[in-house]
Amino acid sequence: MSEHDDDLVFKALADATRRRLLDLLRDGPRTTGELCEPFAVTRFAIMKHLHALVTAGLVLVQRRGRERINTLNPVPIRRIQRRWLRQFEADAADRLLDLAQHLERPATSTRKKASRA
Amino acid sequence: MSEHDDDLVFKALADATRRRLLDLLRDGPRTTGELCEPFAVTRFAIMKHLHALVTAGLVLVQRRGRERINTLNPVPIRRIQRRWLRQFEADAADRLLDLAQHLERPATSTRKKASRA
DNA sequence: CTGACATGTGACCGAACGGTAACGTATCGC
DNA sequence: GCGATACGTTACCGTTCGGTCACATGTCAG
Repeated sequence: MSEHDDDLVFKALADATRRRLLDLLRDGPRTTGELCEPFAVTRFAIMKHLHALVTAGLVLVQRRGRERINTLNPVPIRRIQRRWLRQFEADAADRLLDLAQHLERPATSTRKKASRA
Repeated sequence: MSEHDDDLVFKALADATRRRLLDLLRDGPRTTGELCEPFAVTRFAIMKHLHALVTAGLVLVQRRGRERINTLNPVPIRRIQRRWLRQFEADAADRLLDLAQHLERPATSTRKKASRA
C-alpha cells in the first residue's frame, strides 16, 4: 500500500540471509527449526530475520502445537514488481539510447578528448 | 554477475532516497546538482547515495567539464528481476494454496476444532 | 508430574549506514 | 589571472543492523 510498506519489503530483501530464507520457503512451508539448519548462524539470528520478513508481509506464521509454521507470501514481491520495477523496463529503451549517445564514441567522445582518465 | 553483485543492487534499492534518485533519472540524465535540488538533505549526502548507486552499477557517470552527468542503467534491475523475483511468481500459486489450506477458517479459526492440520 | 524439546524475549556489542560540517579541487566566465 | 561555481574528500557522529549469549515460555512424551 503506502511507500512505507514497500520500504519494508525492499529492506527485507536487502539482506542475503533473508533472501535465502525466502528461497527455502519457495519449496513450501517450514518450521523455524527447519529454516535454521542450513545456516551457520544462531537460531535467534534466523528468528530476527524471520521477524523482519513477517513485518514486511513476506512471511506468514501459524502456530501448530509447539511448532511455528512459516509460509511464503509472494504478494508483496509482486506488488513492488508491478509498482516499482516494471517502470524501469518501460524507460529502459530511452535510457539505453542516452547511454549509447553519450558513450558510444570512445575516442572523440562528448567534448574534447575523453580518452584519458 | 555473482550473488555479491546482486546484493549490491538489493542494498542500493533498500534506501528510499536512492529509489527516488532512480526515479528522477528515469526521466533522463541529470547532473549532481540537479539531483540535489528536490531533496532536503545535504549535497554530500546525495553524493554518497549516488556513489552507492554507481557501485551497484545502477548509475553511470561521465564528466562534462566541471559537471557530472549521471545516467540510469536499467540493466541490473532487469537482471535481479529475471534471476530473482520472477521465481516468486512461478511458485506463487503453490504458496497461495498453502495459505488457503492453513488459513481459510475465518473466525473460530486457530483453535483445536479446525483440526485439518 | 517431569523432563526434553521447540520456540520466544531482553540485554548487549561491533560494524555498517545515513547524515552533517568543513575543507579541497577543478572548471567556467569575465 | 581571478572570483564564482560545481564537484569531490576527509573527519566525525548518532542510529540502525546483524549478531551472540543468557534466559523464559510453552508443548509434547513418558
